[in-house]
Amino acid sequence: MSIREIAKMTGLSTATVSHALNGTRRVSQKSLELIQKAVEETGYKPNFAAQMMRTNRSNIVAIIIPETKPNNSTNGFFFDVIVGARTAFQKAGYNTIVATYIENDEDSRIDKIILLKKQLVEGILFVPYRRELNDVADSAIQNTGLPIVLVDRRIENTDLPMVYADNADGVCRAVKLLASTGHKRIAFVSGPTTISTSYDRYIGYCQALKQIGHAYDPDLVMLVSTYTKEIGKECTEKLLAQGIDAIYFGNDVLLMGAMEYLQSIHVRIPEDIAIMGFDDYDWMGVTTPKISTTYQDPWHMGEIAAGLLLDIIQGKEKDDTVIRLPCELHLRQSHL
Amino acid sequence: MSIREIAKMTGLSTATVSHALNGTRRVSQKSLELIQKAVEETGYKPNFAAQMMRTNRSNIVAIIIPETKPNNSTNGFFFDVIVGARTAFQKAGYNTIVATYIENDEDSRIDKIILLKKQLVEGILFVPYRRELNDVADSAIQNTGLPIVLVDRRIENTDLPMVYADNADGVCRAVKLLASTGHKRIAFVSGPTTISTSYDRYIGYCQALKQIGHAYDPDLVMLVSTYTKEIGKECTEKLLAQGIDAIYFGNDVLLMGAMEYLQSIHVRIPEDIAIMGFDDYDWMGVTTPKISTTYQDPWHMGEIAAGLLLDIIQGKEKDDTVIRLPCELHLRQSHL
DNA sequence: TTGTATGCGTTATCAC
DNA sequence: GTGATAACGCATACAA
Repeated sequence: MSIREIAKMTGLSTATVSHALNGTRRVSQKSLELIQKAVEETGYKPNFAAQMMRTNRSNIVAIIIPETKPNNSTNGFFFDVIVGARTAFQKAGYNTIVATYIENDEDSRIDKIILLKKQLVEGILFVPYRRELNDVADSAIQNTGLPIVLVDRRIENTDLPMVYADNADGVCRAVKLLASTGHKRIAFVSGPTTISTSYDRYIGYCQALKQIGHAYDPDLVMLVSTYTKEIGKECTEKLLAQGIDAIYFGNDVLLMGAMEYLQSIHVRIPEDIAIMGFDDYDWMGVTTPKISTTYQDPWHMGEIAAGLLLDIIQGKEKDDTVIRLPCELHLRQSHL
Repeated sequence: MSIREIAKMTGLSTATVSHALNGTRRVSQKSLELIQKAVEETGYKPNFAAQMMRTNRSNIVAIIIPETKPNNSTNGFFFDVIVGARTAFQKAGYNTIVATYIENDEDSRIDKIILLKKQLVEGILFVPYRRELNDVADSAIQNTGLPIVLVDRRIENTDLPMVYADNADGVCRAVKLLASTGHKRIAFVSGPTTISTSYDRYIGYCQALKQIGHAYDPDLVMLVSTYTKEIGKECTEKLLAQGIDAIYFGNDVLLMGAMEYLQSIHVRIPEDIAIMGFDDYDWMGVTTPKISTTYQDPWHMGEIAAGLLLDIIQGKEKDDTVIRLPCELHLRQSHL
């Protein structure tokens, strides 16, 4: 069921049919109707592969994100990024392919993503793993030669365009707030500094300490690479021994573990230990007390990043644009 | 940078190069090395569109799911389904395209998903909207002529293959449990019966009542079509006037709204009102009290569905297979 | 307003 | 073990 058959059926040429279908040159009303009828009857669908080969365009972009274990809120965060991006792409007539890689898993390395190698996509939205340029990111970036926009997580020492939240400022303001409500020994529990978001949150914590005149105490800082409740509990256990009165959590699962633990040993929040987190999920309003956090908008981030990628694909924007989105403080009760 | 150039460089024919690259017929060691070197030097990548046109195969499948507002746990659920499916597809050498549609939004109807019309994908994993066969699903299903497997939500009166959780049984057992711990007036708050999962949960509730000899009271049932905390609160407010002592929630956001409200008016859980929910999220262990739920495994569901689709694509499985996955009860404190 | 003819890059058939 | 070449379905330059 090719364009040729439609041509034969209508007694027209393939050129006329093609033009009629794509609206790329004038076609008489009569021919148009003939063609439409034939298409209707045969259920003809243009062959995507042929079109793509001929035009060298696919109208497809890819978004590559890390995947975590099931039931992890990080997945929900990235889903919202995807949906925000996808919405923007669809408005521009682009389709989106979602690919995921497993953090820390060599077997799921980016360069295995076959589609990218095959010139199927016209551009890539990429959430990298490490802050430093490493081989995984390298291969994805250099082997494709495609327009790329980094999302959520930065890579240092590159000219790649990127869109990310101002994690440092968001945490800095939160920690200063904890200090302003009278807390003297503020601990920090978060992810590894190899990931830019975790790194920036750590930097924000340090900046805040400096600005409020607190000394930096390494015993109050725990940077872990696995986000489980159990780890959150263990960190909290150790920190309690340090005589702290507040903890800032750079990850919400660690925060959950801490809350569960504190509740189990009847340490009151925020009276005994104040708590703040990052990101904002519905459940943070259901706990006792409700949790105060630093918020970033994943949907918006995806949308902005998609727009930037589209602009770069279409040559409308420089390919080293950096967009830093502000964070908001969502204040409830746990920080008081 | 085509296969022809590699042929020219090596002094071989395109046939030999193609076969060497695909391992589809014996090639001398010498030629092989020559070709590998040329590929290395030129950075040659096979053209996906050309391959696809020639072979009529893309090794791509699509998964179509509904998207909800940002920060909704439903998104996290479907993400896990995606990841489970994607993992299975990747193992089989297939790539996955993720497409989303907005529930209730005419503008995002399935038939707008261009990729499906263009014979890009070889099969579709589909989470439909309504229980009844309607035009949206219709167009997606009938227009493509592709192998399709329904996931999570059923469509009635079709022979389509599907994979879904036994929502009815999961809820039935939960409600009977609530009765067994002494609750006499058990209310039910969930989604609209137009969606199969909500419908089945409702059926499960009704079955349980019958089995335990409770009368069905329409005043104790609230089926809403919007999942917000506010709605959850409103439902709870009305139900409290009915003198209930337990509520089963078919949706976790509604449950959150209820908990927030009950806490705010100092109604104790579970002493005054027992509560159970559906799905299991980490935060359900952090609230006071911890929440008991009916659990389904989204990752597993995606994996099973992907396997079924692959089997159907490869003709190894009948195209009307139905797989119903059991639910588990995750018991904590809110149901006591 | 329409038609003819070419080539995109690959695979696969047939012949050697 | 290898090569020449047709064909996949489309868009488009050129011609009428």
